[in-house]
Amino acid sequence: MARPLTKKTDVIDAALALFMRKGIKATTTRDIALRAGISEGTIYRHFQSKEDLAESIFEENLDYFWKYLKGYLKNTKNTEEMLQAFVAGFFEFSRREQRSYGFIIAAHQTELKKHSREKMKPKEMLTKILRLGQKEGIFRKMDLKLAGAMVMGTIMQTIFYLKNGRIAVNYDEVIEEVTQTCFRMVKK
Amino acid sequence: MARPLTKKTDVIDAALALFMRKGIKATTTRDIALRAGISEGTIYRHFQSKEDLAESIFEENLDYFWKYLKGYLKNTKNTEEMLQAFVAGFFEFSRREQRSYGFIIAAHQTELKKHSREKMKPKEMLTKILRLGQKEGIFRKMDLKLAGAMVMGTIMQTIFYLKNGRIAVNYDEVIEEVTQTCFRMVKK
DNA sequence: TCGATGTAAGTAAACACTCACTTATTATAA
DNA sequence: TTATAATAAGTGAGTGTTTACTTACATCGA
Repeated sequence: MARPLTKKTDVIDAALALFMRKGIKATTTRDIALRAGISEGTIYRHFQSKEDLAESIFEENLDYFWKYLKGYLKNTKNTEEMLQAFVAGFFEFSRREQRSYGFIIAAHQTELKKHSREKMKPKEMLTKILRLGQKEGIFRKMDLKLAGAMVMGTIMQTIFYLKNGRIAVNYDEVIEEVTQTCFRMVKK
Repeated sequence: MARPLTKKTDVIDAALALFMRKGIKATTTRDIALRAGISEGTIYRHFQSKEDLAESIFEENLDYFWKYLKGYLKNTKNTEEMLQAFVAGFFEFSRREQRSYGFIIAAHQTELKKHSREKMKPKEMLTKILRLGQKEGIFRKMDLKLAGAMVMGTIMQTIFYLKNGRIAVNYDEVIEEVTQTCFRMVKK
């Protein structure tokens, strides 16, 4: 082998920060190079194109998010604990990994549609929890995709407002309130 | 005076369709001119810049949406009817005016942040409904912004899934189910 | 020394926007 | 009823700049 990769992580870090703030299309390779303190050419040593870089970062972060959520659900013993952990995990990740979360959401909703659609594993995880609750008879019967959409929307929009709209409530209280509300939505 | 404006609406129509599909940044003036069947110069007869065009279209459509929602709430007689009409109005507008709705949401969330933040009147309308319900004692006490965020998320995410994820339920049933779920979220 | 990492100075294409000009419409005055 | 003048609408071939990406070469570590 030869020289180790020292600048690759710099590229990724700079790109992630810029992609989240300005979006992929509005971020230029020059921006990335400037912020990372490297030359534009270095980007192309490690990635085939700007699009490739964006996709790579997206998958890496989605994977990280996915593992984070799985960790939260590891020690749950029943359906209620699972839903509770799902909500808490979502909120905690969005708070601890702001850039990662922000990029995943923005890229998913707008810029990387084709590649992100089928890969949103957290969505499937929620569906499984809801299906389980319905089988056990603690959640009311309703279309699983519809229920999932509503619960997901409740969580994500609250996080969006927390960041932008300044909800004047303690953070932990918000998680508690959202969790309770999600139960109200799906319980019998 | 002189020649009447015949191409201005063509510009707006083409731009709206493209902005919604590809985003403002990714839509070029050449794209717009081609789709509208006019020359690029014509765009600048009516708008100072591409950004100006986007903002103009955004405000026009947000205004349209706002009037549409107000119309839905006109004949409501109590808080429950108001919330019901709010949900129904949101869904109906998103179905009937797909391009308009799609552009408003996309631009609001990503590309026209500064200008759209304080102008989201529908959000304020929902807050008023929730506040009224709390005063009357039919909705439980909770932070209004938080409650608004959750209800809004439920509605918007469902519409998003309806368009992209194919929820296998009848459209009217979805509205009914979402309305009922929103009540569950905020009722005592 | 060999192959991978990094760089600076490119390049062609795409970009938003301009400008000198033509065309269509109408108000007005002969 | 015309002819004319005034003017906004529309055009398309530019403009300079920015863009993603390339390439020739230097450097470093195994």
